[in-house]
Amino acid sequence: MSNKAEQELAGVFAALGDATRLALVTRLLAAGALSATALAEGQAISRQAIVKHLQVLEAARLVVHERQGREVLYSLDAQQVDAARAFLDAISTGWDRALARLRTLVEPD
Amino acid sequence: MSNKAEQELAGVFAALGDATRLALVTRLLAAGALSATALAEGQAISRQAIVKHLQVLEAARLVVHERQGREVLYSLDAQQVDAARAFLDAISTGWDRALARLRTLVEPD
DNA sequence: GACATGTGCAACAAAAGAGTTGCAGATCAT
DNA sequence: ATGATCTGCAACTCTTTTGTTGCACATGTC
Repeated sequence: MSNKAEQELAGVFAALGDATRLALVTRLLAAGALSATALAEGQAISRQAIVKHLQVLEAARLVVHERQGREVLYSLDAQQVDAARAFLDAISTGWDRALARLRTLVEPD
Repeated sequence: MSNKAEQELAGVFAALGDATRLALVTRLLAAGALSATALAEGQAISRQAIVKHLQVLEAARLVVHERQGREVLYSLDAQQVDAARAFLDAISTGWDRALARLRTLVEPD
C-alpha cells in the first residue's frame, strides 16, 4: 500500500473516530442533506463546533457541501467509505490465514 | 444505536485513524504476532511510542497481547473489526438495508 | 553471579483537537 | 430599506495525543 493511500485511509478512519462525527454521519445518512444550523439545532454543542466537524468529514471526503441560497447543505459521499471497507475486509478475510499461520507456529508438525 | 456502542465504534475508528497504527495493524496481520521491540526495529519512532500505539489499539480491542517468556507478543483481534465493517456497510448500502442488517446482528433469528 | 535483552513506569515537551465566543458579511422576505 | 437568518472568519482556552528520555525491573544465557 502506497504511503499516500495509507495516509488518506487513516484520514478517513480518523474522521469517523469521533462520536459526534459518527452521529453526524448517521443523521446525514438518514436525512439526506442538512445545513450546519439544522444539524446544530437541539444539540449540546455550538453550530461552529458542528461546522468544524463537517469540515473534518469533508477533508476526508466523506461529506460534500452544496450552496443553496443562503444555506449550505451537507450530504454524505460514500466514495471513500469503500476504501475503508476494503481495508477492513482485508483484515477480516486475512484473519483466517493469520490464525492458520499462528497455529503452525504454536503447533508445529 | 446505543450511545455506548456508538462510543465504542468511534474508539475503533479512532484507533485506526493514524497512519502509524494502520501500519502496525497491517504488519501484525502479515506476521501474526510480534513484540513491541520487534515492531520498533528499523522504525523512525521509539519503542515506547510503538507501545503506546499498541495500547491504543488494545483499548479499542483491535489487538491482544500475550506474555511469552520475557517477551510480550501482540496480535490482531478481528472481533471489533466486524462492527466497524457493519457500520461502513450501512453507509454504502443505504440506511434501510443497514438497519435490517444490524437487527439481524443484534437479534439473531 | 554477571550480562544482555526485553519490558514497564513516569515525567516532560510539543502539537493537534474540540469547543467557545464575538462579530462581520450574505441572503431572503416584507 | 429593515429585520431575521444563516454562514464565515478569527482569537482564545482547555484537553488529549504523540513522542521523547531516563531509569528500574524482569527474564533468559553464559
